[in-house]
Amino acid sequence: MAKRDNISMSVIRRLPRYYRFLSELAQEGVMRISSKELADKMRFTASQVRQDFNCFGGFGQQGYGYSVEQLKNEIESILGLHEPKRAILIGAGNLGRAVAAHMAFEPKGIKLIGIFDHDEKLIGTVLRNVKISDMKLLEQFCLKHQPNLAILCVPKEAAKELSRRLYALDIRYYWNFSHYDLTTDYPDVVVENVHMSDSLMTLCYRISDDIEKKQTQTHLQHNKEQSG
Amino acid sequence: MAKRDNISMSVIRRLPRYYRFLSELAQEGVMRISSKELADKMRFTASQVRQDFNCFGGFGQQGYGYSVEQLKNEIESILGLHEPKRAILIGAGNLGRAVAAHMAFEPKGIKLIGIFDHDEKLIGTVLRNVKISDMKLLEQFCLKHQPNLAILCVPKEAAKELSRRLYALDIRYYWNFSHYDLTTDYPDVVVENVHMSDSLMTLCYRISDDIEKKQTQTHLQHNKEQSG
DNA sequence: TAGATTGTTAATCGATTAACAATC
DNA sequence: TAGATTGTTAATCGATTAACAATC
Repeated sequence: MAKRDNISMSVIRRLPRYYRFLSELAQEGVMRISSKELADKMRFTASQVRQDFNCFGGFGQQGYGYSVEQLKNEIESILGLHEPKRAILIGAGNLGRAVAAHMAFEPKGIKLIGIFDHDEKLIGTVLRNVKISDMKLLEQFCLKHQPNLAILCVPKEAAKELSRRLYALDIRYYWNFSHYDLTTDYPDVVVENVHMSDSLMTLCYRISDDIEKKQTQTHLQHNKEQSG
Repeated sequence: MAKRDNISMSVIRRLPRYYRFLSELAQEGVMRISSKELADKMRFTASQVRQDFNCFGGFGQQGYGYSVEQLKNEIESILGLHEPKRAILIGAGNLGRAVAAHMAFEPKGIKLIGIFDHDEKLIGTVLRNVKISDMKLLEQFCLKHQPNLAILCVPKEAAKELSRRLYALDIRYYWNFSHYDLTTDYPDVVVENVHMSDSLMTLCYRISDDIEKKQTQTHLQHNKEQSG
């Protein structure tokens, strides 16, 4: 691991995918892989694979390829999965509960240390070994436990005020499921958005775009038949 | 709405965001907006805003700007949100239940017509007015109701076999929450992935990258102080 | 050594930004 | 008409792909 220094987001967003494929290969007992083989598997080009890995200094060996295990470990380290991180989750509604119950936090070095909601019915119940606390206790808790990452599973309306509070508590990293745009108000925060609704709309586009294309094709076909 | 024809994914992925901001502006009663104003709000450049809209034919008026309401409607139509779509959801675990309960399907023209799981305890229970069915009835149901979109909320191990069944049932559009890569096995499907784990890893990278940078800065500072 | 495959530089492609004439 | 702002072309920037010498 040598160079590094402003790796582009395009590269970074591919890293988890590499990690996923390499973990699987390692599990299957594959020892070595060439950029070509990996690229074919992942639907990248071999050039891109090599270019990507060389952002961090070459891990490969000419004439041989890459050691699956080593490569996997390198990426794990680049992603900082070993770095311990303390997270709190805000909003224990359907989505928040699913995230809390479902996500593999530990393999990423993340410890979920607190969950907050203002719903009386939820406060005091336990989720993944964490007791859900009253939103009112947010400041008190954060001052004591210093989380560095907040997971936002609240409605858009609540997010603005909430982010103000979290920002004041010096939290700068956010995994944001709400539709509120944190970066416009706080330029120095790092936000990773999971806008499920946007993702679904993109799919909607592709469905209806295909439908339209098919209709156009049918029309062309029809015209052809008429003129032919 | 005139030209169109192979709009790049970069543009398409921005459309839901435009839609979100324009809906909000419309709700606030804003009538018109210039590319500059909208760009500032959304942290784009005015050039990009105009360039994006012109992929679909100009909606604006020189010297005036864009009508918020009209622009919103155009994007709604481009995204195909009015196009009726029938969706089934597979996997009613934590994540599946959250997606079923939480997502605004109707405003996107999507009707959730079926939910499937193999867990005896879940089968027969109702989620968002849809009764959860036994996975065994998948073929029977799909032949009858012809869904065109499947939402996959199953573990990776189950996804491979499941996608084979769905593909055989002529389903070509997928909203995929599993870590299984559908496109490698079925090149002609349209998949929109929501890889929450990948997203969280990206955030991990940015956290640990910042930590490292800070350490380097401290070291430099330290060296400077020593030498100075 | 010969063959394979990397690391890296150069070429290409695509996306974003800047500039400005057209026009409301 | 003058001012504003679009639509569109040209320039720039960044990311991907191709090519190949270095080397295991």
